[in-house]
Amino acid sequence: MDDTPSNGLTFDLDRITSSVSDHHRIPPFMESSSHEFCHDRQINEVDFFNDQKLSIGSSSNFTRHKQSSSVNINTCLNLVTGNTSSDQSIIEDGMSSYSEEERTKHELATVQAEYERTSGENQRLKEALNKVIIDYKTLEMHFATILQYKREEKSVEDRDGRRSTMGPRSIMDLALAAEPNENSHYSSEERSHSPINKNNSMDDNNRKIDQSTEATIRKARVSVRARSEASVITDGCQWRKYGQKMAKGNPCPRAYYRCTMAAGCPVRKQVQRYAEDKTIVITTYEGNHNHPLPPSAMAMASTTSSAARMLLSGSMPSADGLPNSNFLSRTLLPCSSNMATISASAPFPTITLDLTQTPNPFQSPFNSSNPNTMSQIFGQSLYNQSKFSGLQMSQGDPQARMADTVSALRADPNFTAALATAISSMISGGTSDDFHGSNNKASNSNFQGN
DNA sequence: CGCCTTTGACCCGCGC
DNA sequence: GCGCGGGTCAAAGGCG
Repeated sequence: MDDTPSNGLTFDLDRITSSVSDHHRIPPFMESSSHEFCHDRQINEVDFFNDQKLSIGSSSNFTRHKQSSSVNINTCLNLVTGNTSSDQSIIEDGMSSYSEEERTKHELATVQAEYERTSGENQRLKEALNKVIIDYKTLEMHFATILQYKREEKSVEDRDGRRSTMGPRSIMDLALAAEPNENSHYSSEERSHSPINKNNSMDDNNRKIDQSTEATIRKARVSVRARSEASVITDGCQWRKYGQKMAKGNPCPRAYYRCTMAAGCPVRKQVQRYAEDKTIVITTYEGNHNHPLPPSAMAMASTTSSAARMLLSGSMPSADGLPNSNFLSRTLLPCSSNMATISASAPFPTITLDLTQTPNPFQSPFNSSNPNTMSQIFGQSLYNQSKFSGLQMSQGDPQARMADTVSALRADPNFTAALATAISSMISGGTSDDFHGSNNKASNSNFQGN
């Protein structure tokens, strides 16, 4: 934060003082630096009235004394004021010049006081505005979370009522359906014609709206692009590879992973190298974890979860049923829209976080060495994000900063949403080497929200 | 032995 | 209806 007010209420001291000097012909030593003059004004006044008390023993005092003296004895200032001839009653002698200068000083003091008062008020208004913005975004996040919880509860109730008639695959489908962006095996049309939905056909308009929107947002995905020499990005979760396919238009195969941290966890991810730059790994996450996550996985999980929630909540207000990318850009990606993209096109709404672009100009302590884990990377992201959002972080110890970032992640869902912004504002090549030395078999870890 | 990866087969949606 | 492509399954084999 600089001292210059920036929200409309600005005060150009240079212009003010130069204007004053133009009209009152302030001596050159006063014009040389208007700010210096303002800052030294009090001292000069004190020197002026305590002239006799000054000691000439020190050169600095002596210099000041000389300056004060020059102010005192300069009777040839020839000050030109706005006074007209009607003001000729004022005696045009040294005292008159002195009065004019004193008046100028007084005006400057008044202006300075006004400037300081306005700056303070401006600062208070900025703080109030920031608080309102933060509160607004927090409420936005809470609203999206509540909507998701309501859908989850509804899905769980449906599942509990029908489990006895389901085969294993159906159970998996329902587990996927526990999340609003899930259910990968049946199209919305099939679901609408299934016995389940026939038995539960609603005459409730809200329900219909909910179903129509669900159809478009069911498969929300979060895609992360990062540079890495390794085939996958470690994120703290355990994954099991269950398939691999050659994708069209890409010589590199696409690998399919399933979360194995808990039975029935619906989270899946796809890993594929970017065709045009094979140093870039594209990891796409789908679904939310239905089990506790280790701390090392929390950062990525919270991030992608928040991104997905924002993606889903961004879908809600859209009249055409498509995700409202403008809403998302405003809320989730306020300062890095060029690095995070949202695709509202079929088949699934996808938010892409690009970690491969220009390194962040901010150099936090985390940058002193290459981050080796996703937690570090995201801790760095959070640290950088905190600079954007003005959040308070611990100073000094990087470990303390990391603790702060983790605490913030856990405590504030809005903060995790904002993390998506930070992700895209930093990291270049930071994800490589993440797996070197780690379990080369089952530790393919990425992140996903729960 | 348990868990993993590999890989061909299969299912499904979509476009023509 | 057919072919294509994406996604998943499951048997086979490897590894600790």
